[in-house]
Order: sequence, then structure tokens, then C-alpha cells
Amino acid sequence: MRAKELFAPTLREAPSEAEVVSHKLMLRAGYIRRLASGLYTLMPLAIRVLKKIERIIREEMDGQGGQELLMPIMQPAELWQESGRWDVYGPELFRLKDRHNRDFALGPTHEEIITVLVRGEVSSYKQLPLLLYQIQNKYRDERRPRFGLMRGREFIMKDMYSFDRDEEGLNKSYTQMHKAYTSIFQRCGLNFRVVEADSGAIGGSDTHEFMVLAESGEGTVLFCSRDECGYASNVEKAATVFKADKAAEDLRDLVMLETPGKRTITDVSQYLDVPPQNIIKTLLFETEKEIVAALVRGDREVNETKLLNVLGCLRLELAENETVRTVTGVSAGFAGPVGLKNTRIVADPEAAAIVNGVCGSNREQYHFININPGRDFTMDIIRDIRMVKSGEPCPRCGAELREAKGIEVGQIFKLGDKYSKVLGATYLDESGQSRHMIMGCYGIGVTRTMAASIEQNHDQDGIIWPAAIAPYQTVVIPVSSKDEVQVELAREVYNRLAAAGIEAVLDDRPERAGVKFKDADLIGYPLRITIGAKAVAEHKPEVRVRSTGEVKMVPMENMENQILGILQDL
RNA sequence: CGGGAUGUAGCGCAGUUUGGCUAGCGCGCUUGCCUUGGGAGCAAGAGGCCGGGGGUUCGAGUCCCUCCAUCCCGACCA
Repeated sequence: MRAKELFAPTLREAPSEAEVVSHKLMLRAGYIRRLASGLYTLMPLAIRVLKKIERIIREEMDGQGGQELLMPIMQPAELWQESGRWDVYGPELFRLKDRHNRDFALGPTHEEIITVLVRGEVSSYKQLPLLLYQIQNKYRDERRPRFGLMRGREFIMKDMYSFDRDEEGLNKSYTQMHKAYTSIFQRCGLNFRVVEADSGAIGGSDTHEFMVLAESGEGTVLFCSRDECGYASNVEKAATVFKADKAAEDLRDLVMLETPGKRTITDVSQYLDVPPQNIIKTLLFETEKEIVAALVRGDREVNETKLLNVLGCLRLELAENETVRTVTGVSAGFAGPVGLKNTRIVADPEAAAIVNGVCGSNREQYHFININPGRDFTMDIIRDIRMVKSGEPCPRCGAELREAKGIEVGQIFKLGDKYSKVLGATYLDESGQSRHMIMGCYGIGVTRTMAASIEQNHDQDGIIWPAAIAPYQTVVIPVSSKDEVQVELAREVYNRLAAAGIEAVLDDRPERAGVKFKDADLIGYPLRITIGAKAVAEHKPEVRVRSTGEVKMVPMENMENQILGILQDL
């Protein structure tokens, strides 16, 4: 490709709409342009990267026995109604009507479609297992699209679905995918971690996320500081270790004390001279069916994902101040668990174990001291509902946990019979018995993976692509576009690279050297081959490695092999 | 959806407080000269419904109302 013809308009300054590095660089280097919030055009450079990633994905999927297909983006509402997700999925589902006023959805995921397809076509155990996947646009009406390709409303996803006869088969498929995913992200040159996760709206039992480690990540992962242990989890899922340590002191009588204006844990702690660990924090949450009170220790935070799972509800929100007042009779800050009516109380084990503690009294400007859970109020559920922080013990081995930010690029789920049951996907086993297929699903955010790679691989000057997914491996730059000899040598190098199957761009634009260098760095070619006076004199093109800045003069004789060698070592 | 901010040329911004004549700057773009190892220089140009609509006023980029769009924080999210 000649740079004169390459449609990659670069910008000196990043548009103000961009906040994170990958977004800024993709705009500046001419990879993407925004059409509307969360909607982007992928330009030629981006498409090349995308195809590289897709190719790696296809190879690994096919390698595990996957078969590619393509399902419609537009899906009839009936299927979603049949699975129950038309109502459950919420406003994130893009909905539209056709001219006959029939309801449709733009697929955010394809469990319904694939299950119905397989339901119709597979009826015998002999046809299983089946691994089907597609790479296709997905639609989610995000409440808040952001960070460019990282969280768009339209994005490209690889989704695979496995159909097995039983749990054992599912476990095998799941393990295969775990392996394939690891290989995919390794080949993409990403530094990632596999973590235990929550399954959210997709449902099912086991699930793991593949998180690319990056400061800009929207997710938080916790992992064990002992490498041999290997425990790693999304913070949403990370289990706490509860130990009832101190010997219980005698229970003292409950007393109500005036605590004027002391609403926060810090205020109350200082005012009453009680450590936050001995205060019960009471938070009211509203779900689609009830109001509940969640109790955690004063120095802890509620983990809403855990709470949602404990309650088995679909929606969970911190209650509005108005609601708090209606339920408890006081404003937030003085609410407590004593005397609550028609409100279930969910306590974290740590909160439940507090002895002679402090909590809100449900009387304005008063707190209780010497509160004792169980004696002074009853708890409906005692379960782990709090956030884990770095520094806490690993639930598997007890060593210290560390924390990191990550971008979720893939997630794998054991769905079990969740969809096959509601949609009636069955097969006949050897004994002629009808059984539900056991399913798994496995997603990779392809466009997000591209963005994640940039988050992890860049410097002040621009993108530094891993060779495996770079849009082109090399750029050939004649320093002076007016110097016939340089231009001629550059052309020769370019032609020979092309003949050797090495992707190259020839920067034949009549620009000054600096401009071409800057663009090369910005776009992120792994290798830059400069043809200047020195290269001409010695007949040795100068090869510069983008990631290290290392420069090497390469004789023309076996140039191709040397360059291939350098690329391989990257 | 709640809070905050911003919309002026392709991109980055000034001008809006205190209304005033043909709306500016840098980059980019076009043409010419010159230059060619890290976003050169000179000269001449092109490019604007000042986000849309409504109002106040002799006069609105500037004031008022309203709508829209975009971004940030939060809530939310395979």
C-alpha cells in the first residue's frame, strides 16, 4: 500500500470528545471516526487490525472443533418472550417495530436464536457435542456509552455456543474454550488474567472473565499475591474470608444516645469514639419486588452484585432518600435495623458478629450503642454481601490479595439447561429418553480487544502494535521525496518486502521526514524502514523497532530474511 | 436516569462577563517558491446557518426561553 492512497487521515490534536488513550490514538491515527455516541466507523487501518484478530479467533475456534455460522442481527420479539428475556433484559435491549407493527430486537447476544436453531435441527445424542460460533455486530443500548470502542452501542463480538449431552460434556467444552481463549489473547500479545466472575443477566453457574490489565479498565480484579495459588476473581465475585476472632465480651444493655448531625460512619465513629469496625452500616435497597436493609460493618462497602444474587432479584438500587424516610421514619444516616417492619434484613457475617456495637436508631439525631444483632433485632439472611479490598486474605490460601484494573475482553459461561429448558431444546439419549441439552456460551469483544491492546501497548508518540495484529508490519520511508536515489531504493525495498509476503506501506508522500516519522509512530507499524543518505551510501536500509527504538542497518542482500527475523523476535 | 460541563471552519481554541459595523487565532487544506533524519519557512488563497427553534432589542456569537447533541462523574452493564 502506498501512503499517498491510504485512507488514514491523521490528526495532530485529539478531538476533545476522547478521554482514554485508545480512543484518542485511534482518532488521531485515523483508525476510527465517530458517527454518534457509541457508534463508530472503522476505517481501513482498523479493519486490517480487526481482521487479524478475527483470524486468530477463527483459527482457535476451528481448532477446537468450532463451526462458524452467521445469525440475523434482527430478531423477532417472540423468541425473547419465549425465553422470558424480553421483559428481563430491560432498556438495554434495542427494540424496533416493522411496518406491520411487529416487535423486533437488535441482538445483544444470541442464546435464543442459536438454541431455537439447534432445537429444530438436533434430536439425537449422536449429533452432540456441537460448537457453533459467529463473529458479528451486537447491539446494546448502553446507558452510558464511553471510551470509544471500549463501550459502544454497536460492537463486534465473537460468540460461541456449546451444546452437550451432559455436565461432563459441558465441562470439556468449557475447558476447551478456556484454553482457546488463553491462546487467542496470548497471540494478540496481551497481558491478561483469567478471573472468576459473576454471570449477570446471561445466567448459569461457572463463569470466567478474561481481563486485560490496564489502568483505564472499568473492572477491578483481585488476585492472590502468591503465584502458586493462582486465585483471581472479579471484585464483584471475590469471596471474603470471615473469621470471628476476638473473644466475645459480655453483652451490655442497649442504650439510645443523641448524636446531633452525625450521619456518616466517620462522624459517628469520632463522636462516640468507637472504631468503624464496631459500627453497623445500614443501607436500604430497592428491588423490583421489595425494600431490603443491608448491613455491613462500618469500614466495609456493600457488594451490590453479591446482594442481588443473595436476594435473587433482577434489579437492585440504593433507595432514594424519600424511600428511606418512608420505611424507617428518618433520613439516611440515622436508619438502623431495629424495629423495621416489612423489610427483610440481610447482614454480612461480620456485621452480624458485632458485639456491643453502634447503629442508627430510626429516631432522628439518635444512635444506639451496645447493639447486639440477634438480641436486638433479627436478621433474615446472613451472607457475604460485602466488597473485598486488596490486602485482605485470599479465600483459597490466606495470603494477601492484590488489586488491579482490567478490561473485560472475554467471558465464558456454563449455562447448563437454562435456555434449553425454557426453549425446549432436547435430544434423545441412547435409551430413547428425552433430555435437555447442556449449554455453554463464550464471548469475545473483538473491537474491544483492539482498544484494549492499545491501552496496553502505546507510548507518548502513538500506538505500538504487537506484530501479530498490526495493520501492516512495516512502513518504508524515503527521507527525502525529491531524492531520486532514495525514492528508488525505497521502492525496491517495498517491492521486495511485498514479494516476500511482508506487509508494507510505502510512504511516498511529498512530506518532510519529520512528518512521516511522526505518522509512522502514531499509526504504530512494528518496524520502520528508513531510506536516507546513509542507507543509500551503504546500501543498507535502516530498520527501527517501534517498541524499543532499536535501530539496525540491514544489508540489501538478505534483507527479507533479516526483517522476518526481527519481526519474529518481537 | 441524577449531577456537572461544553457546542464558534476538518481538528484544537479565543471572542459571550459589559449586545455594536465585514467573526478571529493556531494546526490542517489549496497554489507557488523554498526546504527535506522527528509535525520547517515565505507568499497568496479556500473554508462559518457562531448546534436548532423561538423571543427581547434599532442591532444577538454575546441576553432570555426551549429543544438537540457531545463529554465527564454517579447509577447501570454478557
